[in-house]
Amino acid sequence: MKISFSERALTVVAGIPRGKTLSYEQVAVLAGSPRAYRAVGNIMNKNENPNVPCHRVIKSDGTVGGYAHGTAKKKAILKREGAL
DNA sequence: CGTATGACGTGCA
DNA sequence: GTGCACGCCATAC
Repeated sequence: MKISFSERALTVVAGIPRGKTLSYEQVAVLAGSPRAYRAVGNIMNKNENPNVPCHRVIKSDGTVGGYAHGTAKKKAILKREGAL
Protein backbone atom coordinates (compact mmCIF):
# COMPACT_ATOMS: atom_id res chain seq x y z
CA MET A 1 0.00 0.00 0.00
CA LYS A 2 1.18 3.54 -0.61
CA ILE A 3 1.70 5.49 2.55
CA SER A 4 0.30 8.91 1.94
CA PHE A 5 1.39 11.95 3.88
CA SER A 6 -1.57 11.35 6.18
CA GLU A 7 -0.26 7.89 7.09
CA ARG A 8 3.18 9.35 7.79
CA ALA A 9 1.73 12.12 9.96
CA LEU A 10 -0.40 9.64 11.89
CA THR A 11 2.64 7.40 12.40
CA VAL A 12 4.70 10.31 13.72
CA VAL A 13 1.96 11.39 16.13
CA ALA A 14 1.56 7.79 17.24
CA GLY A 15 5.21 7.88 18.27
CA ILE A 16 4.72 10.74 20.70
CA PRO A 17 5.44 9.52 24.26
CA ARG A 18 3.02 10.25 27.10
CA GLY A 19 3.53 13.63 28.76
CA LYS A 20 5.14 14.94 25.58
CA THR A 21 3.71 17.23 22.93
CA LEU A 22 4.67 18.18 19.38
CA SER A 23 3.65 21.16 17.32
CA TYR A 24 1.90 20.72 13.97
CA GLU A 25 5.02 22.10 12.37
CA GLN A 26 7.22 19.50 14.05
CA VAL A 27 4.89 16.71 13.00
CA ALA A 28 4.97 17.97 9.43
CA VAL A 29 8.77 18.02 9.52
CA LEU A 30 8.98 14.50 10.93
CA ALA A 31 6.43 13.42 8.35
CA GLY A 32 8.72 14.64 5.61
CA SER A 33 7.05 17.93 4.63
CA PRO A 34 8.07 20.88 6.85
CA ARG A 35 5.50 23.08 5.09
CA ALA A 36 2.57 20.70 5.38
CA TYR A 37 1.52 21.67 8.88
CA ARG A 38 -1.76 22.76 7.29
CA ALA A 39 -2.36 19.28 5.96
CA VAL A 40 -1.35 17.80 9.34
CA GLY A 41 -4.14 19.62 11.14
CA ASN A 42 -6.53 18.63 8.39
CA ILE A 43 -5.55 14.97 8.74
CA MET A 44 -5.80 15.05 12.54
CA ASN A 45 -9.29 16.42 12.23
CA LYS A 46 -10.33 13.62 9.92
CA ASN A 47 -8.14 11.09 11.72
CA GLU A 48 -9.95 7.83 12.37
CA ASN A 49 -6.99 6.15 14.02
CA PRO A 50 -7.77 5.67 17.75
CA ASN A 51 -4.16 4.63 18.42
CA VAL A 52 -2.98 8.11 17.42
CA PRO A 53 -2.83 10.59 20.34
CA CYS A 54 -3.73 13.56 18.18
CA HIS A 55 -4.42 15.54 21.37
CA ARG A 56 -0.65 15.68 21.90
CA VAL A 57 -0.28 17.85 18.82
CA ILE A 58 -0.47 21.55 19.61
CA LYS A 59 0.39 24.84 17.93
CA SER A 60 3.95 26.14 17.76
CA ASP A 61 2.94 28.95 20.12
CA GLY A 62 2.35 26.37 22.82
CA THR A 63 -1.39 26.91 22.67
CA VAL A 64 -3.55 23.82 22.49
CA GLY A 65 -4.95 24.71 19.10
CA GLY A 66 -8.04 22.69 18.23
CA TYR A 67 -9.55 19.32 18.90
CA ALA A 68 -12.37 17.37 17.26
CA HIS A 69 -13.76 16.47 20.70
CA GLY A 70 -13.43 20.00 22.08
CA THR A 71 -10.36 22.07 22.92
CA ALA A 72 -11.33 22.04 26.59
CA LYS A 73 -11.14 18.26 26.61
CA LYS A 74 -7.78 18.34 24.88
CA LYS A 75 -6.41 20.70 27.51
CA ALA A 76 -7.75 18.46 30.24
CA ILE A 77 -5.99 15.43 28.75
CA LEU A 78 -2.68 17.25 28.38
CA LYS A 79 -2.88 18.51 31.93
CA ARG A 80 -3.64 14.95 33.03
CA GLU A 81 -0.59 13.61 31.21
CA GLY A 82 1.59 16.33 32.62
CA ALA A 83 2.26 17.84 29.21
CA LEU A 84 0.58 21.08 30.21
C1' DC B 1 -6.72 20.30 -13.28
C1' DG B 2 -9.20 24.06 -10.56
C1' DT B 3 -11.66 25.23 -6.49
C1' DA B 4 -12.74 24.91 -1.66
C1' DT B 5 -11.47 23.69 3.05
C1' DG B 6 -8.74 23.37 7.43
C1' DA B 7 -7.11 21.25 14.60
C1' DC B 8 -1.42 26.36 11.08
C1' DG B 9 2.56 29.92 10.94
C1' DT B 10 4.31 34.36 10.33
C1' DG B 11 4.13 39.30 9.82
C1' DC B 12 2.24 43.74 10.72
C1' DA B 13 -0.91 47.46 12.62
C1' DG C 1 -1.96 41.15 23.78
C1' DT C 2 -5.38 41.17 19.97
C1' DG C 3 -7.02 41.04 15.25
C1' DC C 4 -6.46 40.58 10.28
C1' DA C 5 -4.31 39.19 5.90
C1' DC C 6 -1.32 36.25 3.25
C1' DG C 7 1.06 31.97 2.31
C1' DC C 8 1.65 27.18 2.63
C1' DC C 9 0.49 22.08 1.86
C1' DA C 10 -2.55 17.78 1.53
C1' DT C 11 -7.14 16.07 0.69
C1' DA C 12 -11.95 15.96 -1.26
C1' DC C 13 -15.04 17.01 -4.95
